[in-house]
Amino acid sequence: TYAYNTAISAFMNFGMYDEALSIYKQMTAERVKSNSVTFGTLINGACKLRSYVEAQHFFDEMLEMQIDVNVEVCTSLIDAYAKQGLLNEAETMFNKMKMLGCSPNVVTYTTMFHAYGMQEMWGKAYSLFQDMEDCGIEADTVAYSTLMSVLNKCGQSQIVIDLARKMRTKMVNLSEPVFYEILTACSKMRDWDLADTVIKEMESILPNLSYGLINNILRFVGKSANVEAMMKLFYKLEHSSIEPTSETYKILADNLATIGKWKENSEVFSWIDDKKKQEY
RNA sequence: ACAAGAUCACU
Repeated sequence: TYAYNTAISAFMNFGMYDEALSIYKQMTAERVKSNSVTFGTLINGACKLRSYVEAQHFFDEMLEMQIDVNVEVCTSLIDAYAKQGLLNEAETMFNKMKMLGCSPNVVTYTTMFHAYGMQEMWGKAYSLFQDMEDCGIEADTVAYSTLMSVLNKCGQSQIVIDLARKMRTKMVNLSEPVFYEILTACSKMRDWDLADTVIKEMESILPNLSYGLINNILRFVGKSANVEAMMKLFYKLEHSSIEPTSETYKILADNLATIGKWKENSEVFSWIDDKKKQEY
């Protein structure tokens, strides 16, 4: 069994689904017992390759053979349903998993928030979040960022700000995506004072920031007539070890131009020139 | 021996 599982997993890691499947067929032909690791590998692999029908098929087979299912497999399947837009199936799975002897954990709940978000159902997501807390499951930073992203998307930025306060009292780490969502909320609520405070707080994770997200933050902080906050943030970034991209400079220059700060604008262009010279 | 979730970028 170990040997077969290893082989199946190796093929799955290379995205070679057909080969993995034929190993599995050989396994059953030779009457080697498959276990939950075998099916876990097959189902997770199929989900990653977006072969959702196959994943479902393995799951049914797993139930028929009365092999124990685990939380990871259930969560994987819920995510697979959600990504196909099959919210009802996802909900059914979520309810059914308790009957199968595994209870949803924080990852499962997060997957459900995301599922509701895809259908713009922020109310469902938010009330599920409250259910989760009632069950004594603590939200982590991914759970918060997921829920916040749903709420921002549905125009509920005030709740995002409330959640941010809650994260602080519960001492949950504020990760980069969480900062992004909080700042998005500030910008939608036009709460520049709060945005300023949040940007100061971001200093603690500054060395770990990626410019993909930073560029977006600079873009909307600057766009909302808060160019000063944008520049302040940029200066702080300069002192950290991360390299701005050319997109970063473009955003700065554009935002400065919109409010007529031509002097600063041309300064940004001179930075770009300096940078080019350094490269030679 | 296998494992599940968010934001951004790339495609």
